[in-house]
Amino acid sequence: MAALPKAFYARPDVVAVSRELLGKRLCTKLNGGVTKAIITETEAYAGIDDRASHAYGGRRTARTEPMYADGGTAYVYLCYGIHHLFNVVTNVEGIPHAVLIRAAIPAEGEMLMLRRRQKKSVDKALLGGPGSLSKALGITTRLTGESLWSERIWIEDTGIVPDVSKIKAGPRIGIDYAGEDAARPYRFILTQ
DNA sequence: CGAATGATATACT
DNA sequence: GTATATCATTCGA
Repeated sequence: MAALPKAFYARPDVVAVSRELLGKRLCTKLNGGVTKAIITETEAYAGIDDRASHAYGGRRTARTEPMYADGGTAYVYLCYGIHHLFNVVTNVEGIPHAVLIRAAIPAEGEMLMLRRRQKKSVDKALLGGPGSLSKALGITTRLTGESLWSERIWIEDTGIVPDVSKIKAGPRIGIDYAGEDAARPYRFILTQ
């Protein structure tokens, strides 16, 4: 495998990292099975300046602790009591920047994904949202704080650089409580 | 469109 | 230590 180097995540521009994660391959190896998926949608969370971030204003709690870690750490958070949301921590230690992975398309281990989601056929809904994506890949909060070159979870470089014209930017979703910051164009979508 | 669902944060005793 | 409000969503009417 060709896992992305730490230098990819450690850069200061979380928005650039988010954009460049599009087209990369998110891989997990859990319960003996390997699943891989091409990332198609991401959102940036710019730490203390961003009301939508859990770390807004420098808040630091047991839950958000992994966000303050070095770039290349996984931050998994349980939302609405049901959904596990997977984020990639960027920047250097002490700066709580992260990228939420919102959607992907299956690349390997489709059968395992279908079993985890209790579905029969591969369709858009299989990896169509942050909660669904995590469930299909078997990601849970126990992976929070794990580094992205571990045995259990990593992101590979596919060698493919998506055409810039296929990348769309837009406002983030589901964070209306964030006021003005909700409108920031921090969401990136890879169109097909 | 609206309910489900539980860990977490925050404000209390 | 205990209580209550809140939430980076999904699924089924």
